[in-house]
Amino acid sequence: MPISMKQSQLFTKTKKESPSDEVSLNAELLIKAGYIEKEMSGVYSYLPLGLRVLNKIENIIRQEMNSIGGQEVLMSSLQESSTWEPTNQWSDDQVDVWFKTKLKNNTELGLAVTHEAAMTKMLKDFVQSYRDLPIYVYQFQTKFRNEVRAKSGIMRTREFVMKDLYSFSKDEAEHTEFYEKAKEAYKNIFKRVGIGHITYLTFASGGMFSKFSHEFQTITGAGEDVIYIDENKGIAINKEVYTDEVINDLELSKDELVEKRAVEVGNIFTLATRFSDALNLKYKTENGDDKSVFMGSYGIGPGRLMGTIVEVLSDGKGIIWPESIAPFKVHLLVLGEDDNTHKEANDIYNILIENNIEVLFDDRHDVNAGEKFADADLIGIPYRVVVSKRSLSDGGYEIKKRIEEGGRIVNKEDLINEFKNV
RNA sequence: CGGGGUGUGGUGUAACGGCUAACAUUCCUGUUUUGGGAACAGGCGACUCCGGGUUCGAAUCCCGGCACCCCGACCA
Repeated sequence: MPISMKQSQLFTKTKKESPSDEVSLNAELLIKAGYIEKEMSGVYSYLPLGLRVLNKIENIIRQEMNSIGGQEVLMSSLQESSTWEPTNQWSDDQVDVWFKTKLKNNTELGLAVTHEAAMTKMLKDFVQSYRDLPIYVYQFQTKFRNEVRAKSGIMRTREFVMKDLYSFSKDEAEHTEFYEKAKEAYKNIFKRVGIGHITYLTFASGGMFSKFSHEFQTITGAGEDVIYIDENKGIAINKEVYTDEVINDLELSKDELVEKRAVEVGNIFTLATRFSDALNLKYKTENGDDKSVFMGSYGIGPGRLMGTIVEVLSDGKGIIWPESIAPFKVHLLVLGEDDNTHKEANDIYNILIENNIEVLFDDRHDVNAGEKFADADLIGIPYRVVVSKRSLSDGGYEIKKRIEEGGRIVNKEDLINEFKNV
C-alpha cells in the first residue's frame, strides 16, 4: 500500500448529496466520501480509499490468524458439484443461495458459497497420519450468495470477501483448545479495529454437532439480530436460542440481560466430523486405526466489518475512522493559492513520508477552505493538519483530531514527534 | 418469496393530461476570492427505466416487464 497520495490525483470525488437509492448510513457515507461504488443491489466495488481500509482490516485479521497458527491459502470461486454432493448440499432445496453456472459442455458449476467441503476435499491430499495434524488453513476469498434480499448497504451483499479459517484436529480435545484460542484472536480483532467495547461473544444455535456456535455481535440499530446481553460478564445470547434452559446453562439471570439489536461480525463453530465423515477425510492414529478429522470453522467478513464500523463511528459530518484502519493517518490540507504556503505544505508532505507516516495531501488548487474541511470531515482521517498563511504566521501548522473540535498550532519538529509517538 | 414505496441530465430534486421538461449541484470557460461546501458571467449535459395502450396531446393515466429502497420471511 502506498504510504501517501495527493488528493489532486485521486480519481474519486466526494458528493454533496446523499444517494437516493441508499438508506443505510454505511452506504450513504461510504458512497458520498468515495470509498465504494454500487454496481447493483448487494454488489459493491471498493475504490482506492475503500480498498485501503479493507486491506487494513484484512491485515489485522491476517496477523491474528497467523498468530494462532493459521496458514493462508486462496481457493477457487468456481466449484464442482461433486464437492457438494457428499454432504447433500448441491441441491437448491438444501442450499437456496446458490449461484450456479455451466461449462461449455454443460457441466454444472457453483460459485462458492463457502468452502468447508472444498477445503476438506483439498486436505485429503495432504492428511494421512496423526503426525499431520492439527492443521489450520484460512483465506480471504470471494463468496457468492444469491440472497433474496440484499440490504443495509455493504452489510448484507450477494458477493463479498470472507476470511474463512478451517481447523483440522485429531480429536475434540485438540479442537477445543484451538477453538478457545480462536475466540481470543477474534476478540483481539474487534478490539483492534475499534469496536471491541461494543462487540459481544454471543451464544447462538450450534447446529447438529455442538450445543452452541459463537457469534461476535456488535451493538448497532442497523443490525439484523436481537441479542440479550449480560454487560458484566461481557457475553450475550442470540434471540434464536434465548430460552430458560439456555439461560440456566450459561448461568445467567434473566434480570441481568438487556435486549439489543446487533450485527453479526464474526462467527465460529464446531463442525465436528460432519464434513470429514462425508468426504472421507481420515487419518491413521498411533495405533493404526482410521479416525475422522475433527473440524471447526471460523468466519469474518471484512466488508461487513467495515460497514459496521461506519455505522457505529460517525457524526453528522462524516466518518470517524479508528486509526488502525483509517485509509491514512494524516490528512494534510493546504489552504490558499499562495506559493510559499504550498511550498511549506509540500515540505511537510515529504517530511511525513520520510518519517513513514501515511498521509493524504489535499493539494488541490481552487478549492475553498470550507470545501476542504468538509471533505476532510466526511472522509474521516484521524488527524488533520492544515498549512495556510494564517497557520504559518501563527508559527507553524494546525493539527486537529477528527474527534475533537479545536486544533492547535505546532512547529515542524513537534508535528513529526506528534505522529511518531502515537 | 409476501407486502409497501420509488424510477426525470453525472448527482439531488421540481413540473395541473397542454408552451422549448424547470431548479440546484457537478463539470467546462473567464473574472474575482481563499479558515467551514465563496461570488459573478457564460456554457455543456435528458429519447423523463423499457415495451405496449388510452388521448388531439403522456414525465404525468392504464397494462406488462425491469431496476432500486424499506418491512417481514429466509440466512446453507
